[in-house]
Amino acid sequence: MPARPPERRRAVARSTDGIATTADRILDVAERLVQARGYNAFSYADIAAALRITKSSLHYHFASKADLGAHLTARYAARFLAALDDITQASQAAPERLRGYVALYENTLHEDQMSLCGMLATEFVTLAEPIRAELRRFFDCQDIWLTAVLEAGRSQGELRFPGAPLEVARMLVGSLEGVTMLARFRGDSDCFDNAARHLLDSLCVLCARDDGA
Amino acid sequence: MPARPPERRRAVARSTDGIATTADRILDVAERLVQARGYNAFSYADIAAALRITKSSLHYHFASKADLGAHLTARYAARFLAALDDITQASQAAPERLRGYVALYENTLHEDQMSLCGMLATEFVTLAEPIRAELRRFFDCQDIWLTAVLEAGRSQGELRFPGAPLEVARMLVGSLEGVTMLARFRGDSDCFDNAARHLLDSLCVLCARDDGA
DNA sequence: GTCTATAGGTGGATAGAC
DNA sequence: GTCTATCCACCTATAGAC
Repeated sequence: MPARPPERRRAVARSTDGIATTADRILDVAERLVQARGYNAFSYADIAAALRITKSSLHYHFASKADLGAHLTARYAARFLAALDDITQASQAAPERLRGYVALYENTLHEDQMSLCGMLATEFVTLAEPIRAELRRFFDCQDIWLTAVLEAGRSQGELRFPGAPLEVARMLVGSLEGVTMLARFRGDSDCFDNAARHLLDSLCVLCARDDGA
Repeated sequence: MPARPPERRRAVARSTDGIATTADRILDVAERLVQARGYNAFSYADIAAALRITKSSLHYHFASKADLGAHLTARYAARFLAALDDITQASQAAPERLRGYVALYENTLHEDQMSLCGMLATEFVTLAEPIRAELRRFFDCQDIWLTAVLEAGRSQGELRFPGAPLEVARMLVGSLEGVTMLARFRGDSDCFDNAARHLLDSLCVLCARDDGA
């Protein structure tokens, strides 16, 4: 595999390095390509070139591009859910858990990449059904996890917001996806940080909510 | 052109119907295709089929796909900016202007479509430079208009938020793009309405900001 | 302005040898 | 598991007739 940076610690890391199977290495490359260019803008040829094998060999591991896409999404979702578990373990307070959640998005902002599932959701209309199904599961899980955090936080008095926790959860997911996408577009990760801070501050009881002006 | 619905009144309408040039009709079709499937997932063949002319004829009007994309983006941006002007004329109060702004996004949510520039920003890495340039101009204008509205609203005491207006403006743009995208993915425009309401309520002084539960 | 015809390239995918 | 060779559909784009 062409020299990859020393794999800086990521909250949502890729396959455990060192003893990765070929299938995993294929998914690693595909993941980067999809996060940068989108599912419709990468090809088997791109992966083959990166791994220095032939396109035919790829078909041995993943019969079709849709098959590859579905596995890719499932692996990403599993990793993401594991990271959510880590957050749940690591912190009790809702505001801290939300900050951990935001950090997962921030970590995708490297080298022209954006969130995998945000990218795929944008291309949703063009995707094969197996990929769509994995995507739905991913976002359903986000809803569930965030809703629980928001609900607990509000009843603990740590968070303050009107309306149903599910609505706020979906607002957060959508907002973070969009803000990540635009921060990449602008090439300015500060603008992600600022936006995320504003979003969280509007929910947290103890955070600064006074006017600047 | 294949029978299109009676062109319901849109805040950001397409070319004035009835006496549309061929170039405009091409852009109309391309616009719908890009908003539904993305720039990388539509072809000259799609447009040709929809307009029942040949692919070659398209090249007479737009030499290349990148050329078409740039014109498309510029036309969309011009229309969007005109709509912003309308909002400025129609309402003085910042909260109402913001609601008008949100409505522009909501209006794109028809038939599997999302915001044109949101879609293109997602595909940014793969776009030709002329299209990129138009995109940057579009989002720069959003920043300017929103920043002015936010700044005025805060100094009038209608809005309350901490930090720089530009930061909040960018948070709003990103959030609305993302929320639009996910509402389309979920096929549920209510989830756009709810999210947008939460976003605006967190800025407005007079809006409900008390806890439910 | 629109057409036919065609070029040159790339897409995903398969058969079959090693 | 990986290769070579090949298929066919589709892509953007051009030349030149009408």
